[in-house]
Amino acid sequence: MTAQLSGLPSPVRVLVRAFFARNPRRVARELLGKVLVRQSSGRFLAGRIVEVEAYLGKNDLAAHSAAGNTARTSVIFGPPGHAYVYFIYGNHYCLNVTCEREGKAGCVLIRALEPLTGLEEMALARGVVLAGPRDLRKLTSGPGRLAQAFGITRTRDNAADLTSVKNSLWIGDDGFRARSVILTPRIGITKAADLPLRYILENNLFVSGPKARPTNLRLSSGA
DNA sequence: ATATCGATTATCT
DNA sequence: GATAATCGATATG
Repeated sequence: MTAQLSGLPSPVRVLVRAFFARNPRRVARELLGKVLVRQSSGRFLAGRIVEVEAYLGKNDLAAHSAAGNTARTSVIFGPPGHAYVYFIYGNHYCLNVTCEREGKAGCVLIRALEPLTGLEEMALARGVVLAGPRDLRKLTSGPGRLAQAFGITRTRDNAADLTSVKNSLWIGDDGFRARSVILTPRIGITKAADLPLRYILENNLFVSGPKARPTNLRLSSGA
């Protein structure tokens, strides 16, 4: 299943469930460069994934699934390729994609996008005025920001299947291939804060945070 | 430029 | 009652 999105040079092919049915590190690495699509009322929003974090099912105290299978976290234990959306700090929603086979926890937090299509609508949803090129970073550079730009909420999107183009929110491949990937510790956590599980596209302007954070390892291939 | 802090609520102890 | 996978505003160098 592919879609031709206005404003994009190449057709976008939705990812299949098997893509997500792997460990979170590998899914995280391979999600870099993929395209998040919101299709609502005939309009498209699209953004390229440039920053993600892996949250492991076991031995990861920073993962919500560390608390076990609860009402909140049950989606993480469900089938792969679904959205786990949570509300944080009384203000923001964050989007994760579930990984691993059903019954096994693991997910990837989408932290930043490079906006591709529907920038005006994103700006409207974010309440930002696009006056210059620097303002584009205010759209989707950060997990809370991209959720707001794409209208992602818990009631609307939690547990949604991201492998179906009929589902309004999905993830696809437009042929883009990540050139250089960098691995760093995760952001904004206190537990297991030392693990290098944050993946970013090197030199991408839309990675979250002020300018450049310290980076460790350069990944040539694999996860 | 970086640092600190308040907002605001679901979830868990 | 405390904490949190964040953001934006404000303060300070």
